[in-house]
Amino acid sequence: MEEKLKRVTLLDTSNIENLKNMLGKALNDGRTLLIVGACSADYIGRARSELTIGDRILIIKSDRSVLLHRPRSYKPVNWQPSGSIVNISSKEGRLVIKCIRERPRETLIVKFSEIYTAAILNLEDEGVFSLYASEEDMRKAILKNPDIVEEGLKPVSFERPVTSGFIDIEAIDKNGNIVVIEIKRRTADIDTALQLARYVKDLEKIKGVGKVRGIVVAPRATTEFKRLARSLGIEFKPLSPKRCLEILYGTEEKREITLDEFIS
Amino acid sequence: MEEKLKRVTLLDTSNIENLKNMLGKALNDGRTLLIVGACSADYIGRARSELTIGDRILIIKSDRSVLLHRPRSYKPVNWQPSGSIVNISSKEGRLVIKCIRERPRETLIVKFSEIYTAAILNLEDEGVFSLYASEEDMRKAILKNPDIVEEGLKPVSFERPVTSGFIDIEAIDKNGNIVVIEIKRRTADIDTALQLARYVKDLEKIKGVGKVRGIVVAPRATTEFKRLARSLGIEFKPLSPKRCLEILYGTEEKREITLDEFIS
DNA sequence: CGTGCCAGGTGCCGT
DNA sequence: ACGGCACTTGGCACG
Repeated sequence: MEEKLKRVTLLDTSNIENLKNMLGKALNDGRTLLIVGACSADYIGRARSELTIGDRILIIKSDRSVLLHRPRSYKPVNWQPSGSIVNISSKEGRLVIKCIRERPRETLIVKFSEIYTAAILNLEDEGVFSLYASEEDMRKAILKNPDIVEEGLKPVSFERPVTSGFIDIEAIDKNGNIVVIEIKRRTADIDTALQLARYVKDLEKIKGVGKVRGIVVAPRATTEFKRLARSLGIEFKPLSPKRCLEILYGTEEKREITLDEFIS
Repeated sequence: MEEKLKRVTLLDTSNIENLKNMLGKALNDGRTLLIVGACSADYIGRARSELTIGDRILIIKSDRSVLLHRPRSYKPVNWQPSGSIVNISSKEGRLVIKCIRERPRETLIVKFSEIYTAAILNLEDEGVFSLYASEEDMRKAILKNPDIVEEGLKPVSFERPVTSGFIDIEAIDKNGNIVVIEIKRRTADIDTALQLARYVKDLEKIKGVGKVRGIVVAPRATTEFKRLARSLGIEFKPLSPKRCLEILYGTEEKREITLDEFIS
């Protein structure tokens, strides 16, 4: 009973054979493994990489995703996504961890020459993660209040599939023109203009209409976008994700308590 | 002296005030911090996120990058890149870690309600990381042996800047035509064709030549790419990153020992 | 499955 | 700082 409540079990790192067995068993039991030590790593798959010896943190999660972290930088130096086959063995007194991904076929081998700490973690995480102000939120905000794009705009459909992709929002303006809206939560660039131009062309073909309006909605646009947009006859409407949040969830007033926590 | 050699220092988690001080000092000394415990997290910046309570692993690296990992999935649920301002405090007996990024302004707050393990890591990692079979390797291989793209091809320049971006390789074919090569290490798609079409157009304008050839070099291409490429007059040459490695570093024979390790 | 497209993308490099 | 682009990009959604 006491054992069941134990979240962290530190392992004896002096006996590699025993360590190997403990780690393997824990992994089978759905635990997360944490190893800190000196290791080298080799990866072969879509690309190939070599990492010479140094101190790192290896995390093998309960879903068998694998992360090898150096003491610097936000990204892992080597990794394997969830669902990998993880094999823990020992060779010449060294702990060897082999992680294989099936499709695409990729192999990561981490060899520890020294282990400073090894731990079995029994983590329970049923927490809910919510992310706001995505491009989807911007779309919802525009559908809820189309006037933020243009006065008198009436949405007709969203995520409409056409030949070359999906139209974010299709609408009719106050003069009865068909409008294609392309939403970007970041700076609109050349590709944005080209993408929208394709959708406009697709829709003109489908509708058999001479002129379909194309509007890019984004917080900002590059100068290259503006130049290209002009020559393609595409319009631009600035709109920030933050503004969209306000439309979806009310004004900032509602969130003052939360904001205070960040300011304090 | 003994202290200096210690790679991992486990901390007493019963006294939050003391823990806070130890962690803060260690961070100032360039150590990496590792905290396992139950926490909630809030992020506000380019977007906004909330994470309710659950067991997680928090890593604060020596370069002040911050990673909050759930027991599942390859990616951190919340993070902050290197160079963030990290503030460790206590509030109502709970450890609170505030991580601020200046540009763009983003804040991450992690609040621990319970701490299972806290450790200070003194990691030394001077290891060398080498990545092979990147797009750059493909470019090098083509420059070393242009015949793999087309017999008689003579490279003229690489990474040449034009109006709409950078040309991977500019070359002259055996008939004296100007050729623009666009390299992709993954499947060539519509955007690849459009990108190359822009470069071809740019170069035709610069050179004042009627026809510049455009060739996409990639391991594969989508059917949509092939259709668009045909209508744009763009050519496609299949070439795998692996083949490029062989050209750069010799045949597989040389690497047999390394390969054996992966097979075994 | 491939194909397309978003991501708090990140990281590198250039003007 | 903005701009263009690669990345073992990862992730999802849809045909």
